[in-house]
Amino acid sequence: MPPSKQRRPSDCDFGAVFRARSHWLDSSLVLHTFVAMSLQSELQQHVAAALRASGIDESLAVVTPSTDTRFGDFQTNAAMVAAKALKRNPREVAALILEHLQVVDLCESPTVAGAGFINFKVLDTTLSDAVNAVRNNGHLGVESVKKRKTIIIDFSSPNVAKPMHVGHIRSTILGDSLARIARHLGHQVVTDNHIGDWGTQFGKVIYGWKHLLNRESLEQAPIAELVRLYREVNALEENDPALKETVRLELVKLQQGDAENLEIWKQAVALSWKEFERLYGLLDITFDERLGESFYNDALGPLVDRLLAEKIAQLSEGAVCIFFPEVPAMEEKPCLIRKSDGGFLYATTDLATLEYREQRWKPDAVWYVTGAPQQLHFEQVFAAGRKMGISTDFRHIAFGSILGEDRKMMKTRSGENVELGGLLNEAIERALAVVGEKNPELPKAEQEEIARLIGLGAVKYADLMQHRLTDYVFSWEKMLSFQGNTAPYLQNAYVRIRSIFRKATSEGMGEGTSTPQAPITITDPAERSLALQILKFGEVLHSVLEDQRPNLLCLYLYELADAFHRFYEACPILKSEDSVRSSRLALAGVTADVLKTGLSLLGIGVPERM
RNA sequence: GCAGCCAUAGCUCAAUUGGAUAGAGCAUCUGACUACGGAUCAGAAGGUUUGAGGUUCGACUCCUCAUGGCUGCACCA
Repeated sequence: MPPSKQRRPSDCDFGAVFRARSHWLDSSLVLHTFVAMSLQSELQQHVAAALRASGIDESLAVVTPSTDTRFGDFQTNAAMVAAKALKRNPREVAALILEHLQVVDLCESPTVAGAGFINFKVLDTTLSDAVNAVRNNGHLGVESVKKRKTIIIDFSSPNVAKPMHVGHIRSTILGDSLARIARHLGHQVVTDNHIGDWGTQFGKVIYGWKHLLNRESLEQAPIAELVRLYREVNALEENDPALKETVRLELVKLQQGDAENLEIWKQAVALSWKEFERLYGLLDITFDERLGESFYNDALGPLVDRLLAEKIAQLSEGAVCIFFPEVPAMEEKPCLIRKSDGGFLYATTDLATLEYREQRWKPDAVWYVTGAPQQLHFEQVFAAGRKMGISTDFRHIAFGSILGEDRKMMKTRSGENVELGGLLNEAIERALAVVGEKNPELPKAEQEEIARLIGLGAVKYADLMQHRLTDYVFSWEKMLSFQGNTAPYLQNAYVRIRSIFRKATSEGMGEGTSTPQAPITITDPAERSLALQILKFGEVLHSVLEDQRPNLLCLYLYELADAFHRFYEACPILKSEDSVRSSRLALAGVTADVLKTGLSLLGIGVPERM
């Protein structure tokens, strides 16, 4: 089996990455000062005013949650940053800022600590107001971006006539989550599944189809049969140069538009799509576009000719290349766009795709969610794009590999790629076993639905919760555990809150099942920390998008569930007096809403019971 | 050879413009408890952040060098 032909990207062009980064940081700054609803932003505005009054650059006004509860709720390090630029004593600068800082209506008197940290402890009333506002404003404190961008996200991209396997998981799950989050924040998102439907594998598939096809197998398990054909022809070719040539000619005929071969190709693509769609349906993932490589076939020749004519590309050793003498790291790494035999390459299609997208959507950004090994390829494509006069913010959203328990690339015992379908089924089966054991009295159908949510959620979450660039070790035991930072733990936190509401309803406390609208009053320390965590939701999604890192959202949700459980232990809800009970129920209700919304942005659903 | 990514507790991973005593989970050990779902919570223990320099009031974070692992590098995708 050849290595995965999955699509690719990279961060190796420092120039591009740096520009891209500043681009996004700029927009997030705009955003932070724009969001009036957030308590953190409100503090930030006051700090900005104080900096202005102190004659300090107000762009330094950054307020963050405190690193430790001992230091209060929020902090700004602006004094230390400013002191550095001004070559002054940080604590003196902090004192100067404090003289101009007007926050009495929000917090206790800010204090200067350590090297020049300014700490804020928010008043209980302020906190109560802020949480009530988040609960009431309909979007849980998440403000849309001020500057809406059109973002194309290219992800998943399996290869036709091959099964989707573990190598496709990360791209698929990561891309889908980023798309959901970007949309949630108000961006215009186009998801495009750039499938590999025109590879050289078709020479073998077509030859096999003509000579070795088993119709029955094809109907029962299309992709498996296609793979069998591919492998069998591959094996036959090994010691048979004549056959190898015959197979190559089948490919050439296809490329030249031979009717019979084209028909076989079409059927193979359609059969593959059917199976892909089944998996995407299971995963609850959809695409706006499914423009595979074949879609660009007709554009390749003219594109290469034009690039030659424009002197962007040149002939070299019989091939057409784009050189990058101006980029030292790529001086000797040309991008090939036409082989000496006239054939086109991976990069050719990518450039055609890039151009098509520019014309059709005029995107502000294009994100390629593909593995880290494809760095150089994308660096070349992006650089070529710039030579073509395209200034769009291209990003390679790279990620690491999935490793088996042996810390090597995850494979089956026989050394093959682990198929995605089987893996997802196993996740669901394993979850079903747990649900059946924990809650045997639930109806079978409900158990199965719950198992689906838990099993798929576990697989997705295990992938998303880690920094995307690090390789991660696949472990059923860990991802399906109900303890620790896992999807089941978060789903359980949600379920537990729903359980409280069911009980409240059944005991005539009349709170119903939707988020209660009673006023929330924060007094207890456990309520405080839960409330503060809820308020961070508005910030965290923007952070995720700045660096395309859903693991920050995972971390946030885990800490939210953790804060809820501590609140749950420390603060009786249903046993409390009326006003306290209604306040706590409402606080639990907002927590559930944030958990559900946050998980949905990771592509993970929540059951009502589990 | 050239280039990129990575290196943090026994294990799997975090660490918000460079910030305060580097945090979690698992595993280990102690506790709470006939419970609003214990599918929980509280606590203990566990670190020279691979190594050596440098910049800084301050470095896991930035720079240089070294070591180790992974990956890529002209006609595959």
